[in-house]
Amino acid sequence: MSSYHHGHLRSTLLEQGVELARAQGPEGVVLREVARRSGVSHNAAYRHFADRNALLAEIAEVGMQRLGLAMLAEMDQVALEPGPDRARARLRATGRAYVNFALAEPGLFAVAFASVDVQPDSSDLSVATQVDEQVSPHPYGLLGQALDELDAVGGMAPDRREGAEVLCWSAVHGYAVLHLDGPLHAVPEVERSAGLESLLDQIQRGLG
Amino acid sequence: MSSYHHGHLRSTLLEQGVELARAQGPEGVVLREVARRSGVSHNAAYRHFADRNALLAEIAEVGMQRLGLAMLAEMDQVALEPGPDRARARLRATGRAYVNFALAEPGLFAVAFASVDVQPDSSDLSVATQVDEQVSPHPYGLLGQALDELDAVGGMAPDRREGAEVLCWSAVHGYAVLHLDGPLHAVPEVERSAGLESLLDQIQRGLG
DNA sequence: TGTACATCAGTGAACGCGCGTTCACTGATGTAC
DNA sequence: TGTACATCAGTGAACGCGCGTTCACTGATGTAC
Repeated sequence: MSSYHHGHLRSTLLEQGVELARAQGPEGVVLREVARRSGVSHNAAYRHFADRNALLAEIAEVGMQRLGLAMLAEMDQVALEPGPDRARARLRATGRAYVNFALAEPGLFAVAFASVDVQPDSSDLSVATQVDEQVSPHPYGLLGQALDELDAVGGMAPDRREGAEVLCWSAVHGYAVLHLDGPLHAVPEVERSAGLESLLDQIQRGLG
Repeated sequence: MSSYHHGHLRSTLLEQGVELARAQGPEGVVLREVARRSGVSHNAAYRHFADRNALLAEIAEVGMQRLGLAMLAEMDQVALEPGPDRARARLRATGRAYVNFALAEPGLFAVAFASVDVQPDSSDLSVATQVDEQVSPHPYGLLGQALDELDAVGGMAPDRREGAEVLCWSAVHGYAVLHLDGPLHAVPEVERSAGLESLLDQIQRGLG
């Protein structure tokens, strides 16, 4: 056992925290268990995170990053020529990826949106963000980008650009949440995907 | 103290549970506290509810009922002549009331949507539902009704009637949740209401 | 090159917490005769 | 009308749980001289 001076304990703790979040959601992120899985005594974590909330907040950030990456990947899947069709397809891609991510990674998604109320004493956090791999696209930013593209090619009514993020986001977020936790959690996947495409249609008509 | 044979302990417990839910959400519904507030020892509750989850499930039902009543009240506010305008206004009313209820009663809203996973041993539940005041409108039913009206007066594309509930519901639910828990919780009320009306516009365009 | 020492990153024991649930009980109520 | 008794609706004590957090500590590391 090279238990002393682990060397990368911080990142290990974060990793294990992420795994716990993936498997069991916010409740599952138990400080003692994170330490256990990292092969370290339960209070070693306090060397690296102020408290449980601070760890949770960083896990949330990882969740957001992964969500952003999933959206980006789906957007990049679109192979159409530049123009309204392409812009529309890329906007749809953001929404589709969002919902699919939520359903594929319910625990991480829940942590990402569980408002943790971090105190802004977080010089910690900003460091972590820097250290992380190259700038990763925030979901909200990607949505804005997709909407900008659509607007630029005349794919939407120009006076509807403002606030469009929130409208799209609400629809897609609600759809995800209702199927995740909520009353629609038993809807079979086929119907769910079909419903999702209808939802994306509706959003498009709402904008156009 | 006529502590023995309370006579209406069950309904008192439920009431207190609802109050706790309103004030503190699902976490706040602590069996021992419910009993305390009902002036009864903490295990008396087990005479009336199988366990904490069973109580929570009934509180959720009360939450749904109140949500339905709020929607109904807002719908009945619409004083227009029968026709497409009235149907549209009544549909908007369901959405507006939904979001406003969620923000006015966050705790109860959260409990109502926290899937409690009740075992279906619930002869209990069905009784409770009967005992309750006159048949109260379920939110989903009201939404369906509003959509039917709109469809009947030609206010929407007929091939979009199917599945329209889920589309409207998602948008409005997402809007509520993002402002409740989520990243938009700091948005000031004025903006929130304005955004809500935009959202309702968008839904309408999506259907029409 | 060696050494003294500050600092850092771990350890293990302990505390306090309040909960949900179960147990064996007891007092009140209603009913059959 | 009285009485015996089953049933019901409470009581109080106890259990087990695992957590987050704090405390005083110790071994490893790096650096100044």
